[in-house]
Amino acid sequence: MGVVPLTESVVPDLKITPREGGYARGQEGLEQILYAALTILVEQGSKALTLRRIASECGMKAGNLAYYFKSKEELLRELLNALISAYEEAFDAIVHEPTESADTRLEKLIILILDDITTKKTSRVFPELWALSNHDPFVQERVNERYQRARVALNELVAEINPALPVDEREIVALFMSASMEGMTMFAGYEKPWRRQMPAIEQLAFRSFLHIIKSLKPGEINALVGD
Amino acid sequence: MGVVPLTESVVPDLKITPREGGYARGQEGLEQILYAALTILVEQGSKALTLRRIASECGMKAGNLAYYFKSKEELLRELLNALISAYEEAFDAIVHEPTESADTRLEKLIILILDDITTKKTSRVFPELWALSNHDPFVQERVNERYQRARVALNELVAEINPALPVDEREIVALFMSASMEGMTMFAGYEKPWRRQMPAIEQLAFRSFLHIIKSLKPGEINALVGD
DNA sequence: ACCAAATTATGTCAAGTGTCAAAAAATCGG
DNA sequence: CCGATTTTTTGACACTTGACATAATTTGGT
Repeated sequence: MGVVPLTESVVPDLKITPREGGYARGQEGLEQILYAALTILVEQGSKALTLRRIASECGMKAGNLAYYFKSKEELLRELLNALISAYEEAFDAIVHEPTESADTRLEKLIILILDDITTKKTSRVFPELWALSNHDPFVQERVNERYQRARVALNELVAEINPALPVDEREIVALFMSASMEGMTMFAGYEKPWRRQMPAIEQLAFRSFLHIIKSLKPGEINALVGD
Repeated sequence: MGVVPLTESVVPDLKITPREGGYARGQEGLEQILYAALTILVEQGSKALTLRRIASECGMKAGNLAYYFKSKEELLRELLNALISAYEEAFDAIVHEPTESADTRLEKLIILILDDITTKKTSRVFPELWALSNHDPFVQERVNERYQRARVALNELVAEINPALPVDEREIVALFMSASMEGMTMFAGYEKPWRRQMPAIEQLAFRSFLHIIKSLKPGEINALVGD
């Protein structure tokens, strides 16, 4: 009954904050529940994410989940927290690698993000979160946090590669890059038709993004839109 | 009780195939149900999409839906069909506009797609469909059809702008453009934080895509990936 | 081995779900 | 306005869901 990792990635599946007090079994049970919930979400989607199925997935009875979480909503919050927290350190490491050139670090970051997208977990979970975030402010906030982190990382590299670019234009470029990559989820994600072309897409993205960053003159974006 | 359109767009909300026989009220009831289902999906998400709520939304009783659709699944299928069919003619008109240059038609197509993304309907419904498509082959097939149509249109323009590019490389470029634009949904869609920057994003996308298409040498993509 | 605390199982509750059959009402050509 | 057809309502069904109280079991230090 060992926990089988859903993915092979730089980004861990969940980063669960340990709880204070209690027996060892308590912490174990908590993690089992959250991993079980993640598994259901990935394998069967949010419609199948019921307390009874989560319990059954980790060999418990439904009533026991009430001991760990006072409501289903709280369980889902903890799951989402653990899911998003897992991205915390992933990006910074690449951006601040001191030996590599800015271009190379950008390429590595692009590959990290796009490879993460091809994992089963990311490919399945994030579309669910995008849908949920339209009607749930908490989900919206957490998902936003994940993308803000990615944009900060991209932004730093843009600033290094083209220091002349003003902040607001750097931010739009970073947004454009991030959104472009996220869009690949539905087409080149796990078990999607274009998945095998992902290496080519990664190179195309790197080339394309690098050209935007380098070729953009300060004030040019605002000029294009007639500001 | 008039039907209020959810969006102001070139793409109609639903394209409902009329049914044979019956009274006028029958056709009317059918359309009311499908628009009610769309409204619920947009306003409250797929979890709230129950037969009783759909019925209540269009002033019917739940039992009556069984007269129009023998199951909930069939209702959702018809909704999805009507939703995807609405994109049928939208793209071709722009691509085959004879008076404009290929560059201009590409720009117009990009703007059409990205403007559609900023509508409430598209911004809310497609993330739901992306999530559902991971576990429902029918949804997957229909959504795929929508994007295939977009890629065909983009592909034709790429071929006009850079005829030297072989087919398989054109297809990857078209995929890259389409996926990039879809990714904007979560960031610059309806009521999303970057929505007001959409005009700038559109210009950035046009400039960026045009440069890829024009600068790409035949065989270059495959060379990049080490083929 | 004992025992207080922590964990798990059991059973039940009200509310909501999709489906269906049969009664009631509305439609529209003759 | 008749009357066959179409549309709508009503009421019930078997089932699932989240929540909860309570009993049974397990844990780990003494």
